[in-house]
Amino acid sequence: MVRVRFAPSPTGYLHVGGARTALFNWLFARKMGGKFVLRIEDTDLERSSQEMSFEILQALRWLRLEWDEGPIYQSRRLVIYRRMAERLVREGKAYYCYCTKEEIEERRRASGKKVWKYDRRCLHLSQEEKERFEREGRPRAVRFLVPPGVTEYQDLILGRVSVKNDEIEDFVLLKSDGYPTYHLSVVVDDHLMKITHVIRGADHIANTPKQILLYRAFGWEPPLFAHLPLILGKDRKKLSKRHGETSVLAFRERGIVSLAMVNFLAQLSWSPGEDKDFYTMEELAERFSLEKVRKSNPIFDLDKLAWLNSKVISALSAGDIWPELLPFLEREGIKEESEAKKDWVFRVIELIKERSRDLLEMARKIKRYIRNDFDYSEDALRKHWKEGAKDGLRRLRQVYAGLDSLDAASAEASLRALAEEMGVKAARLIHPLRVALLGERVSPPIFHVVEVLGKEEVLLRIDRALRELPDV
RNA sequence: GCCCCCGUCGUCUAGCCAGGUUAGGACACCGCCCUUUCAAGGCGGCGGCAUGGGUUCAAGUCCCGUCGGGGGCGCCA
Repeated sequence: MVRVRFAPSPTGYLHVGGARTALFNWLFARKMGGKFVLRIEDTDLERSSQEMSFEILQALRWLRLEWDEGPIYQSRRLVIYRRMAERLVREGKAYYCYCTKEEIEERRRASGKKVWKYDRRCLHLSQEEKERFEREGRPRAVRFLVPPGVTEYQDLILGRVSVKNDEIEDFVLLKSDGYPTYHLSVVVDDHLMKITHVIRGADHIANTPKQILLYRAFGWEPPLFAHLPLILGKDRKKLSKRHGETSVLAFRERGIVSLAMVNFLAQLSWSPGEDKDFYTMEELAERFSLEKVRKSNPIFDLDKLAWLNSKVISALSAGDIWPELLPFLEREGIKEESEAKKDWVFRVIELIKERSRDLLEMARKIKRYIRNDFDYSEDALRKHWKEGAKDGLRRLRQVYAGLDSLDAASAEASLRALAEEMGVKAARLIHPLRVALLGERVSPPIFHVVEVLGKEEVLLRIDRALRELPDV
């Protein structure tokens, strides 16, 4: 049984890199019929916060990456890590280190080297020295005794990775305050939670040999490892705050739909190798495989995300869009009205979705359909409110008022007939009508707009334009 | 500095593992078509195997060097 996990540390919001890691784990679990475990690595009490844990869960829910087990908080498992560290000390695979940060810094400086490995001073302490330190009540950390040799593993994405053990220093397992370091807690938990595949960012490559050594020291079988290429910013540096918004929830705020975000993330470093723009979550899971993950670092490109978003919005039904749209309707102050005439708003959504890049824009457009007190855009007036506009609109109003029913077909036929009668091109009537109905330079095909607004509302809006817009 | 990883259009990528294609698609950009506007759609254009060597009848694909990029080197995770 495949078991994978996503193990964020709640020291910040969920950024796009973390979200992609979570997504790939989720996809792999779904593909393999396995389990996806969520574990919160909050052992750094200084930097972790409850709010951030909550934020991360929110983000995962938005992306629909539901977890099968958890969230498991490491901060509640401290006794386990301590016991495990003690076990290694007892077995001579780890040792107490009484060096203070200052002493280490001092020796590092004295060595004159930029990089300095721990010198194992405390490994060679005499019995008397140890006893003295203990009597003095000096705080002690537990360091792992790195054995000689070479550590190799077969990365599911990168292939064989090999590191000489003498490149690795005796890293700390248990800090002197009794909290575990990442290496200890991650290995203990992954083993206890029976994780079979560790899928994480490439920034962990160098940690892997250390952790494998730990598995061996405990006598445990290590899981398989897969390291995902790091997502880079436009400057080709690891994506961070300096590249603008990288929090996934910030994209939700900007009107990106969840499915677009997922598809965008999924297709960074991975490709199903088909000519298809986007997939449902299920389709992604079906097609996913670690072998198809590329090794090189992709660059985060907002253009592609924006395009994908408009594609997804166009493809989704009004009903699918609705739940994600609600917060934006609320922002525009039209949530209640929209809910009251939901079916009608659905018709509007179907009309405008193909031209909406994001939900922000969509909500703004919907407002013009719901409310007829909009401002006429300067742009629209300049472009379409020209000579004869008012006169044409006046005559069009008469025609429309005389019609029994005003649907797209009759609206178009009667407008074209009127244009012919007046000896002008239909566009001379169409554009002023567009300005009158929505106050914007561009819109969906105007006769569809007429139909969805309905006769009464159309006449109302024409009257308003005749009343308020300047004579030309 | 040391260690590890990577290198196909500006960007995301297919092709590489099992050498033989005019190196394919998508985004962006630029034209044209369609058209009541804007999108969408259709057609076309621009643009790439980092580089040097080797193996081979044949190299984007295999090997080595160089260059370039990234990551790591914490009592952070």
